[in-house]
Amino acid sequence: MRILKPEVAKARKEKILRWMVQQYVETRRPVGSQMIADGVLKDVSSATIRNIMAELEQEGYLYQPHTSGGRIPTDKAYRYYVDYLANVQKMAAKEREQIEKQYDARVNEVNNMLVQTSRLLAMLSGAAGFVYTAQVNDQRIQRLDFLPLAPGAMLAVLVTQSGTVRHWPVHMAQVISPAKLQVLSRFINDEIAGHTLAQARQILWQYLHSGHRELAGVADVATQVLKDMSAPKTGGDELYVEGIGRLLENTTQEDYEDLKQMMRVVEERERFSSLLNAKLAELDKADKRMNVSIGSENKTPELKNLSIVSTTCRVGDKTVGMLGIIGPKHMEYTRVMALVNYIGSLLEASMNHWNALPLEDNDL
Amino acid sequence: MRILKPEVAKARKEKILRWMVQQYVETRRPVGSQMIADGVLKDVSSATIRNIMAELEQEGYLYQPHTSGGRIPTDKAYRYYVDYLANVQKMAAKEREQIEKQYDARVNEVNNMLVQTSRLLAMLSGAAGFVYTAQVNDQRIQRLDFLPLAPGAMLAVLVTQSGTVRHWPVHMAQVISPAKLQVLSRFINDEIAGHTLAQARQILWQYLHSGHRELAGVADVATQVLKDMSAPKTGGDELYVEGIGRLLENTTQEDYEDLKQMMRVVEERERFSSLLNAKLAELDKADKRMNVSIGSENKTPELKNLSIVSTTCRVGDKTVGMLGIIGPKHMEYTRVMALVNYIGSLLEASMNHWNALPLEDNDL
DNA sequence: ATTAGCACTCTAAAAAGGGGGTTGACAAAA
DNA sequence: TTTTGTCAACCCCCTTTTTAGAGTGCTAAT
Repeated sequence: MRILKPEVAKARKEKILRWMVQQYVETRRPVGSQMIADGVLKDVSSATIRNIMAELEQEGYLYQPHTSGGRIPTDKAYRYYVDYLANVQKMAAKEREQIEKQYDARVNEVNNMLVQTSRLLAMLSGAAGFVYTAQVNDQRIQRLDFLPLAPGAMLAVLVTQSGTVRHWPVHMAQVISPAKLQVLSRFINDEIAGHTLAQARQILWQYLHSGHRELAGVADVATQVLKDMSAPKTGGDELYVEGIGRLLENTTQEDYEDLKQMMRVVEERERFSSLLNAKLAELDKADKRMNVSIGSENKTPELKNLSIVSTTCRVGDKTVGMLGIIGPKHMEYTRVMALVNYIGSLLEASMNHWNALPLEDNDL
Repeated sequence: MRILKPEVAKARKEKILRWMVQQYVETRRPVGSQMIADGVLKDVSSATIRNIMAELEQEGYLYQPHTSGGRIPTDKAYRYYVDYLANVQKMAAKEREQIEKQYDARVNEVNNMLVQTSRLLAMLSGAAGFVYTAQVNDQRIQRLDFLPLAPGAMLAVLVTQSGTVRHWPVHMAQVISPAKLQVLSRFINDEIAGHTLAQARQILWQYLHSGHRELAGVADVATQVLKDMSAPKTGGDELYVEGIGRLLENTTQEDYEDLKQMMRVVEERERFSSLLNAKLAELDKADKRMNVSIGSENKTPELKNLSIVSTTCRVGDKTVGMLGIIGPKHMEYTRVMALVNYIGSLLEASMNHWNALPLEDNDL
């Protein structure tokens, strides 16, 4: 009678679990003991493996959809896989280079970096890619300018230090002279650059109420601007989701219902936004960057068959957004995690690049 | 033997065709003679109807997927239905009001009118909604301004007369002083407002080469701007598609393949863009507004099971864009056409509103 | 021109039949 | 104590068969 060392037994168990996850992700069919015996544990019989599988089932890592017909990894198994079994895949230098090239091309070629990043994520992962920018309220302002459009209308253009550009029309009852606009613009950019939008509102408000000399002539306009700045549309978050179609490509009809569910969640922007926002806050608090939410780990029940792989994005000391992919629970986690991580670092670098060349006083 | 007047015979034929289209759209099942006899032509026997159906099939309006099992309208039938049989549905005042309210709310609440319009289209039609803006090159400019960002970088902001806002970063080797920027900005807005981007390029170029006095100090910056203005990213078209998920809601698994195909087309933005652009040019040339492309009428073979209902959008005398929905061939054309038409008019009004308050010289 | 009737066709859904792979159990072997 | 061989039982999935139903074309009668 052999006595098996506990470590050896555990290692074998993990080997089986790892292989089952990978196998299931690949084939999308329940995995049976025979298959394991043939595939990865050739020195052990299927009966032994059955015993181990029974244990794993007991512990909640596997379940059988039907009485006889192989077993399927549970969410707990995926979690264990992601946490302990998936050796972090480093991207091949060649692959990195390719991505980098494509990233540069996309971001330079077209104006909206964030949309392009989501598309790239989608393309390379085969799932849907998203980029979420947090409340602009909390981001540092780089500039806020006003362009005259019509006697009673102007266009406010806000640039944050992460390079995000927002613009919104401002309508006023009376005529605004461009001269006034310039005074206001200069004042604002002198006083509030580097502060967050929320802070800027306060500063502006204080100056207004203390009857600041420079602001005297433009008090009416400033008031209106202040009002518009408080509106949710101005300071709100933004969400880009691209490549939902890709999901259809890589799924069979079995996933039809899951997909429907996902679409429902994703297309209800507010819902998905607030979900991401919560996740963002959570990660930020724990000072973590990457996150994988597997199936039922998502609070939203509609996502119980989907997983989200995401990473945060920081500019300076602020977490300004989040990006990642959302796809079927049975995805190639190792590959996708490496991908999200890498593209995240590229985006972050891009955003920080804006920041790297701060305006000097004497430039103004 | 009764002799049937030809008009009566034709009317009956049309009645059958109309009913078949409606019935098929509703049930998605082949329509049989019995069904018609029971449903809409109670005073005639099924045999008679069979004869008429045979004729319609001969003429290419119907076809049988299998030898026995009812008939299905062909694209030709849909076309005939849309052109002659679908009495243009007027939207109920109540419905109009509701849409208008929602439209106002959406457009005011958030910054991007075009995205919101696509979403509204998608929501109300149950299919995917799109808004396409033609080449900005061909649109009249309202303003072009430059905001200083960093010593060697600025943000160009372009506003067209339809209210479209484009912005792109301009990088330069040397430092740009805000003073220079202002000179350039003033010059540009004095000289090129009201012209198209293409014209503006020419004007600026001419001034540059004739050594215009005012431009002397900013020639370097102007050259760079000119270069950037020619880049495709600046003058290109733009496409928003929203609500692809809605399509899944309203389709069964039978349409799975069609949907996949559609997604492929729509997600290849360039492809769909050029398709819409061609359609736009065609409509503009024929001085038409609305268009319905049914199934195989689309040049793209992947769209053979889909229809596009679209309408153009004009600002002043220029056709600046297009909006509509794309969905399964078997859609409620009457309802959708009315919808697209109405939302189109709202969007057009919104865009023209920008235009309605032109800048007076003395305002500047 | 229209209709009733009939034979025929074809599909979609239900029923029936294997085959293959899996499981649990147990006893024997290591 | 752990592993293994073996076997009956299970259940899914695939294929085939059957059945019911609906629709058609044709023809003769009206």
